[in-house]
Amino acid sequence: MAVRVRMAPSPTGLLHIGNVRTALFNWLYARHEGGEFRLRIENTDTSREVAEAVDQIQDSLRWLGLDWDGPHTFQLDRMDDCRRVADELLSAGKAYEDEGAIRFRMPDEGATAWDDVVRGRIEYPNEKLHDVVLARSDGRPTYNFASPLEDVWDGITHVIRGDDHIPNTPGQINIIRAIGGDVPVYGHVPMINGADGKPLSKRHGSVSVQDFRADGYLPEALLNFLALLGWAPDGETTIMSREELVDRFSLDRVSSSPAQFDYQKLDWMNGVHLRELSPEEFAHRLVLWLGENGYDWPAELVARTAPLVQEKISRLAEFPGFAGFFFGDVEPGAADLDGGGPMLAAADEALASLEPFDAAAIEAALRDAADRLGLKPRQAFQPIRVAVTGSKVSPGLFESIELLGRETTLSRLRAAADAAA
RNA sequence: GCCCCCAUCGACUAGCGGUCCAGGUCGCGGCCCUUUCAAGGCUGAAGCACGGGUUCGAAUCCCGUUGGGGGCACCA
Repeated sequence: MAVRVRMAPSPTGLLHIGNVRTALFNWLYARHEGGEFRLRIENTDTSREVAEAVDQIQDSLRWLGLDWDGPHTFQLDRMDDCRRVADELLSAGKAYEDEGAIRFRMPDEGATAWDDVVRGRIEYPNEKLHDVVLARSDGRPTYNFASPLEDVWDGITHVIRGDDHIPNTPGQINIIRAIGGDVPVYGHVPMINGADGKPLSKRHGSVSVQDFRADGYLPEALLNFLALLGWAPDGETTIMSREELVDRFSLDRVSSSPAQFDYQKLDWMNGVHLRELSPEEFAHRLVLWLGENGYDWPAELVARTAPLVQEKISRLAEFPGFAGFFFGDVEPGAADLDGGGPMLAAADEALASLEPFDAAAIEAALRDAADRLGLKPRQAFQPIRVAVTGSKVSPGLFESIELLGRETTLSRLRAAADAAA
């Protein structure tokens, strides 16, 4: 039987990174098996629904590249079907009315068990099972009724979800059996915690996909990182492309213990993926990010400056801080220029009529000037860097000066020399 | 309180009875490279929660303890 899995978020807000990890495992499994990945919006709780949430969730999934098969569906659209089944269970004596609601009659002897693909066999004594509400007194089905029903109707073969659903599972299995449906394979993946071991939340850092996107993370890096939270192909491999992930993924290697989200490791991994991009692709990503985040910088100049920072940043959001001096005026701190006056003047002189005005020639000219002043490269170049880039930390000086051009460089050098005097 | 789940370096993990005085990656320390910052190379410290079993042999299997987490809604 062909594999069919689903992601079933409730439209109550932005897509949480923990849900993305669960969605990723579903998606990886589907793609690995050549099956289908469906998107179902579980909106039976109309009171908590947020209007833009459905669009935001889809937008986030698209950005991540987690494509779903077929149109997305809404749980509430099958409200009438659920109601009909509830009535059938009622007349069959498998459910009963309780203050206007309909409750399912759970078996009270024996146990309900299943072989969880990630945790192994899990068993619940039936006497502990509560008679879950199938339909509210206003007629709307509850999640615990609609969800298993839809899994059956949609032909879902594997339900991969967060382990907070483990306690719901025995009830759902009994409901599926009561309607004569095929019980899917269940796999419960652990939640993701913050550094303190508590569930990941805002106070730990970014949590929604939108947050990570705005912070300048690459979707492929985020996916790579998330995949390794609770899953590993072996003990060695860490950097994997989307294709490798699909190729190597298997559910039986998903860990059953919870993992902590390590932002530092994510940063490192993002840097690795950033550096693996071709210069053209890196520039392209920068242009997109800058556009999304309110920077109106010319794409052509971004593309020319991008190679100078590609090895130096780990997130796209660091670009403005590193390369902003190419796009606007600088204000060097006078203290950082301290003692650099003579070298500034020497640099001015060395570059004024230098030909050709390229990085190699600039470097040779400036080294020569430094030698004549008896300065070590470190001492000599730092005031120039501050004058030209406005910062003590910058991309390569000579390449930066070449890109900036003679005119801008000289005027910044002179302004700084005046300030240092 | 009741039910369920989890437990290898600070973090993510490999390990599915001997090849492990436990390997990889992040982070941390040191060295090298170097015009700053990175990147890169080399290198160091750091772990099988505890107690019982089973076995010739246990990080690996069983039981218990402790510690974490989740659930017990006419939420999902």
